Amino acid sequence: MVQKETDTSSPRPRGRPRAYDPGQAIERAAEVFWKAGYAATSLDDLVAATGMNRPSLYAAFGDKRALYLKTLDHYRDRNRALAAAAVADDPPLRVLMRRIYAGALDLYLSDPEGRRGCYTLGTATTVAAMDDDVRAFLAASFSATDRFFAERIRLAQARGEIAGDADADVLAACATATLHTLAVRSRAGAPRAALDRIAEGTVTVVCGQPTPGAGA
Amino acid sequence: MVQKETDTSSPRPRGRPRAYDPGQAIERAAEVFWKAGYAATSLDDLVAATGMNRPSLYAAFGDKRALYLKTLDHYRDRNRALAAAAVADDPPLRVLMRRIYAGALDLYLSDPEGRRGCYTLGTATTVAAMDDDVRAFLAASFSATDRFFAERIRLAQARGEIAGDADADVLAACATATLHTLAVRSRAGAPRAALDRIAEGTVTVVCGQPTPGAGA
DNA sequence: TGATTTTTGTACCGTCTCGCATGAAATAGA
DNA sequence: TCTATTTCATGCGAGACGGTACAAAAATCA
Repeated sequence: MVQKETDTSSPRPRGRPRAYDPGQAIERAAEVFWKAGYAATSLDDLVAATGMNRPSLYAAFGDKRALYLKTLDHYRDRNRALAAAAVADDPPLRVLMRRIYAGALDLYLSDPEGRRGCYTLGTATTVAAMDDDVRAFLAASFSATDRFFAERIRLAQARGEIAGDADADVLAACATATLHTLAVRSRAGAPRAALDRIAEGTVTVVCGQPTPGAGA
Repeated sequence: MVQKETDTSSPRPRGRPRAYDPGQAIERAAEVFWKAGYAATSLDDLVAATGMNRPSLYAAFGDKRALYLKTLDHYRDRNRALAAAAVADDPPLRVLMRRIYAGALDLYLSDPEGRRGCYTLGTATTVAAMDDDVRAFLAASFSATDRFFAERIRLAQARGEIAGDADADVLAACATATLHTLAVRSRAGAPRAALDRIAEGTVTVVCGQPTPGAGA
């Protein structure tokens, strides 16, 4: 009764309980891939980062590549959730874009040394040339970002927030391109102020000059 | 007297002549880095690709990292030359941007399987997180591209080619961002037609709608 | 308490990796 | 022809790598 909530999540499996949290292990593993890249990360690095031992890691996630694919899925889901949260209150396009870029930069610079960059672009871009699944993941990720922006831009055009004569797909590609340039520039060590300027510049290009007197 | 031209380039060193061409070796090495990335490329891969043997490779270029840095310099010089050629006849901004993007895509897709991407972004972005020199190289490369575009955009504004009220640095960042998105999208396998559309979209955003009746 | 099941921890195997040691080959000078 | 110099070519040894076998440990069920 005290642990009624565990009934749905864990029906108490028979054997010895695992000493690690799978979700946390994936995040720890991603941390290592994020810094060193996929190829330069050894299994020993992953073992040290997750605190698991080698056979547990293998039993839980498969080999190194399978674990890497899981980390990609993990961050894709995380980004989807962020995007969903950003549109939850149906904000104007200008507000939405600022949220997306600010949220992305928060993540890209969330490092004591502040040059993390985007996990997917920072690691998967290199792997994509030799790995069909990673390449397909990348392509799907880009396409989803394009569609997300295009939908919101079309909505803003229909609402009269922004001019309706521009090609929404072109503007969406610009918005995605800015996300990409922020991703690689942050990994190259660019300071936040410069990246904020780039983001705001794209907001202006897509949405037009903000009306200075307006409140929001 | 017959070989007066060799006096400057090669004073005929004493020993056995080298059996490889250093410039070609660097290009062959870059080819391998391009496909597999820096970390996943072994010395044996480089030996096989260059046709050199291991000690010769060490004597000529140093270790793997030193050779990689040389390939980065090589493609930076190559891109500088391309940019210089693109502005040699002082074209209008719209023509210049189309040349830059088309030339970039020619390179990014110059592969039988057509998903090479940009050499620098495809390999150095991953390495940058752990290697200060590579990170500095990346930052310098981005900055040079920004300055190149900004200068030409300011020139176009001064000439009245494009509207003069927009911030040239913002437009330059958009132009660079498009180069970055083309780089990663081509590596993700995007078809040329889609990439051409993105490039032309940015040209339109920066330069305005082309006058349909005008010739060039 | 004893049997069963799952995970943990250690230790190991074959392979690949880097960097170098050693000697042969090819050229210029004498 | 003989010596000096530079590069080539083969091969080697110490270590890291990815992946796995095996037994002890910790839990549930009976």
